[in-house]
Amino acid sequence: MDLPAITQAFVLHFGEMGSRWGISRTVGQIYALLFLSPEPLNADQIVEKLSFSRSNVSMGLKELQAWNLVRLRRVPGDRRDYFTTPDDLWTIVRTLAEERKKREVDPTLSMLREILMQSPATAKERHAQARMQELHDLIELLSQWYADVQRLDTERLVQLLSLGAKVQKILEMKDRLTLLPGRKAAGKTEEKGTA
Amino acid sequence: MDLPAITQAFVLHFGEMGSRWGISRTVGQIYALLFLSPEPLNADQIVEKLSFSRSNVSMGLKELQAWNLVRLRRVPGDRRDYFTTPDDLWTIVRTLAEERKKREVDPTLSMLREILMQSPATAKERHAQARMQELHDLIELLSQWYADVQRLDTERLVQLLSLGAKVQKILEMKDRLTLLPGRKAAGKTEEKGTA
DNA sequence: TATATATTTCAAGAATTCTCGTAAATTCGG
DNA sequence: CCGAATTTACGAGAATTCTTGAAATATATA
Repeated sequence: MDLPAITQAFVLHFGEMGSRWGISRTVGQIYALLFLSPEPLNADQIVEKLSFSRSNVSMGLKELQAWNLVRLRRVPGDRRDYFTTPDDLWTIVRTLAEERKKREVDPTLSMLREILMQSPATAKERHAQARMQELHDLIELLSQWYADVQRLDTERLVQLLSLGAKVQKILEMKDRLTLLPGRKAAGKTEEKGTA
Repeated sequence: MDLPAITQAFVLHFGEMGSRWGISRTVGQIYALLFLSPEPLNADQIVEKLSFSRSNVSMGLKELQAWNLVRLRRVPGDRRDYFTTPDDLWTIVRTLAEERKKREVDPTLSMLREILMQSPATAKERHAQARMQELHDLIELLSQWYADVQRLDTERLVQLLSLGAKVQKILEMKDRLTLLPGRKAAGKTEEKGTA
């Protein structure tokens, strides 16, 4: 591997973190390299820079495509595939969130729905079932919130994130406003969600 | 394994999902079992219900403790350790978020800080460095938001989540309010530091 | 302190995942 | 269609992670 110092440090780190992120070292390093590269890279360039086998790189790129984390680019007059990551980091964050949700929570939500649907509800299973219902409702609340946020355009999203807990203040302000007599908006926020 | 039908389905699912969640099958199943159990269980009870080796269960419980996902309970007159998960699911969610952040993003944030600190900034490395700066800033924004939210009490948190994208409407309302002349409430929420 | 009980450590065998090299398949320009 | 360039599939060996049984350690109680 022959890379500029800071690039190399970054690439190696992504390789090491790979296992914690559910990807292999190869995939982690390939992604890091593409993320930093100013221009798209083809498989052979990646092989040369990272010293992985050609087939390993091929597999890695395939996995990154399955994650929607890289974009395929064709260069006119060149038959090779070139790969990049999106320039906009928010696109990356959204993709990452989407894919992780798909892999890590959706299957569990389905499982819970299925079990709760059948719901035999033996005396013995009463408690387990109630617990699953709670979990189901919580995941659904989070999923719904996630879907809403995913729909926001980036500008609003950043605005929201920057506010952080100060949103609380605004909610209080809103509560106060809705309590004012003569305001028709009143009462809307009172229904507590499941918890 | 001799468990009620729906309990078994749940436990097996958690075992399977384990690999996607970064834990082993054993750990996943132990957690699922504890989550559903109405009362605390000791290691031997877990061994009996899941048919894992005693030492495997011991390791699994140790890992769950490292994740802060289980609580140790001592029963008077009994020398064995009993384990439970918190009754309140929000506690679980908060712990999960905290631990995953600690393992999956904090190391990367540190790495980025360190690299950007030294900042050699060769012409060659200019682009890579800029990219890392972008990533660093984004992670920091998300972390700050996360810290703020983590600090909210559960009631407010649920309120916020339930609102979902409707927060956007409130932000717009706030924008309009702050633009009104002669309102002193206008700038008030801006100066409030992190709660 | 002795003893019985409970937990943890550790090395080894299983199982899974990773990585490579080769071979097969695909694609695209002629 | 042909042939060169490129990508993908596949089997084997390497590396990592999981799981176990046995031995070692710790702990409460008499």
